[in-house]
Amino acid sequence: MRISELSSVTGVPVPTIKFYIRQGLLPRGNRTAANQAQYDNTHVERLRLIRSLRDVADLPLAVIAEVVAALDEPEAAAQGQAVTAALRAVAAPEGEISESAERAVAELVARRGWAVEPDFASYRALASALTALESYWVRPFTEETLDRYAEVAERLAEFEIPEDWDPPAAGENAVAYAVLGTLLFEPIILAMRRLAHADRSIRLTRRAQDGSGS
Amino acid sequence: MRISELSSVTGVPVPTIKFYIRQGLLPRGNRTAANQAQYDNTHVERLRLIRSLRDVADLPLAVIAEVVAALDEPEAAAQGQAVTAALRAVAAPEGEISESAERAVAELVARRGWAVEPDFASYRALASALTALESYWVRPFTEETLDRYAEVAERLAEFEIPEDWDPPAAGENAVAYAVLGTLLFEPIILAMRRLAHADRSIRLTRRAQDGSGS
DNA sequence: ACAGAATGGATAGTGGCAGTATCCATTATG
DNA sequence: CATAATGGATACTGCCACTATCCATTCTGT
Repeated sequence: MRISELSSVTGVPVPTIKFYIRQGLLPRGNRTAANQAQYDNTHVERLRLIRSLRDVADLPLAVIAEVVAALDEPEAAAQGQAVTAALRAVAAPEGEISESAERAVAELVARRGWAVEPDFASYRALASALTALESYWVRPFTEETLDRYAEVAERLAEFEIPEDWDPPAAGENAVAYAVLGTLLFEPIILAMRRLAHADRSIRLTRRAQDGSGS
Repeated sequence: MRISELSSVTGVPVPTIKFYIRQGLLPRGNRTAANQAQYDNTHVERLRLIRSLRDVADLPLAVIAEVVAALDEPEAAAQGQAVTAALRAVAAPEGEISESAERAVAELVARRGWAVEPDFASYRALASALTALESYWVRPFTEETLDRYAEVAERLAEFEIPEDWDPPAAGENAVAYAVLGTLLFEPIILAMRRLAHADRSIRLTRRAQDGSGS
């Protein structure tokens, strides 16, 4: 397949495909002549991956570049770790971490018995999210609050990663799916939470009005 | 207080404060002379709100402008609706909505008995998140899957909006808190989910290795 | 009283990001 | 064999969120 077909199949404009190649997001086609190159299904899939990370997960191209670089690691060992590597790139620290947030996360992880190391990216992501919250949210959040969120997170993990889940050691597709599964469902979770918030506040408001109103 | 004090109190540079005023994010100070104006606590709080929406919720300034415009609505009735208005501005539709996603959301809302209208912003946000997922996630998601997410969302709403919650009709602060409460905790939920994912995949991988390995 | 800094306000410039546009020397195609 | 498409490189664009500069006041310290 040549570039125009790759473009029409994926819906990505030709100049953008060229741009992605320049940026190292997409491997070059297989050169057959000075101005001819063959693209195949791996290019189609890679392009879809790039677009979904960009459109749904809203990742900057630089981060997507790191993610696909992790997928391209040829080491078999690295393959097993590619999900982690990819998500490490996604969950950038992106800010300071306060003493108290650090401690809160450490204690939480200990309480829940989570098998994650403090140098894990999401670990620090959580700490920095808590740090940000501290400076903007005056009301303090307690251990109990954190535990409730943790319970919810555990429940999500429970049904999102089934019991018979296969560790993705089987190449790019499996890893890409694992990464996408984590990222693509985020907007859904957030949207549902907002809906549930809306429902509950409408419900409670009505009740308050029924109780006090005419 | 003058602009330099406002700046040092909030940590926002003076030129940026001026810029926010120009953009209509922050009201002008109270002019006392050709080149003197008084700023007060409302400016400090507004500035903090702007920064937290920008830093934590990652909203573009244009959307923040809509949010604070909703907060500034003087109508008493509008005040009660300001949370909704603010969140409407946040949850932009931002893309197509497929037939099937539309239907899935409608059915979900009906099943759960959620008191939200189809023209509610988060309603459409969910539909468009599902639409995006459809084009990137090959495996189909079932009603059952959606229900599980919905249960989690309900659980979140349950403890995030307490039983004795007061509908925020009491001015900017209450409304701002409601909006922030929805937005500021999102990174925490996502980070925890990633941690829980990591824990579970580590756990399941270990078990698989123990079962099959040496 | 007065020099130097700070202020409110306006206009212009910057840097990063994610593409688009143009150009060129080939190569493919009707 | 004329026209279109291709791979590749370089240059340009548009948007966003600031920064920088400028100017005519006004404040502040001595």
